[in-house]
Amino acid sequence: MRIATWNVNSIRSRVDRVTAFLERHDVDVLAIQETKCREDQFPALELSSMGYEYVHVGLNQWNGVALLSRVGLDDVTTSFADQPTFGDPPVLEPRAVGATCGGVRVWSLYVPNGRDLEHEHYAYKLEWLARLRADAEGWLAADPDAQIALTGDWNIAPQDDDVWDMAVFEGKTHVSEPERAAFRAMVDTGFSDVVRPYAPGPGTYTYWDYQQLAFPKKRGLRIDFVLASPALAARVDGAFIDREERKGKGASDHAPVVVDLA
DNA sequence: ATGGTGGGCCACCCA
Repeated sequence: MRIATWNVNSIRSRVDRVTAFLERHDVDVLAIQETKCREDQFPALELSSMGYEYVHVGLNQWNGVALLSRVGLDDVTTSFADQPTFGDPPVLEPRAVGATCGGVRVWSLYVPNGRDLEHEHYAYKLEWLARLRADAEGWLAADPDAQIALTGDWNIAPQDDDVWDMAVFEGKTHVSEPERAAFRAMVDTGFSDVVRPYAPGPGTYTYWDYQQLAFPKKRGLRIDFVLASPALAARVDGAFIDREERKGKGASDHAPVVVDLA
């Protein structure tokens, strides 16, 4: 079974790339982030005609997450417990969707960006990660053998090697100690990064800014991850970042991350 | 190629 995660930066503008990616890599389950559309705007026909079931949560042009699966899509959850809200009035943003696909509990997660260290969005990000971790700890406590994949755009570069130049990120989000501590806490809870062993750094990234020719200049960040519970991690027998997908006209600024299960 | 972001959508926000 093959699972992938991809921040597509608008599913409507990227649907042809998504269908081509699914075919090219024979993907069974795809977690999508930043669909940037309402549920009624989701390109359902293109994807379902390929044999994928789907669930999408989207309120407007912001955020939006989805799961596509051709190995079943059961027990759908469109948020996690105590998922924080943002804004005034408070909105439960569409940033998390979970479903059981072929015996694996897969989550598509779009962690808040944080914007700046002083911004309320940054406090929101840390709270969001803390509540996710607490909920995920409960899932493992309830069933230590559960196969759980926490996939998505984490908007955290856990290690210095995960950014092209640490000096550029001094005082910025994505590399701050509280964010890295939140990521480590997920790992300490039992969810390990199953891609890094197959795609080691330095210089291995999943995101490159559209600006300043960042991609050809190899100026990227590793911020998209698949974190697996112990039982799932034991099944992983391969993983890669599809850097080719960042090339050419009409690319997302993120590359897909793919994990193979025995 | 001597440039230099792109997606939402229509006045800017977000990444």
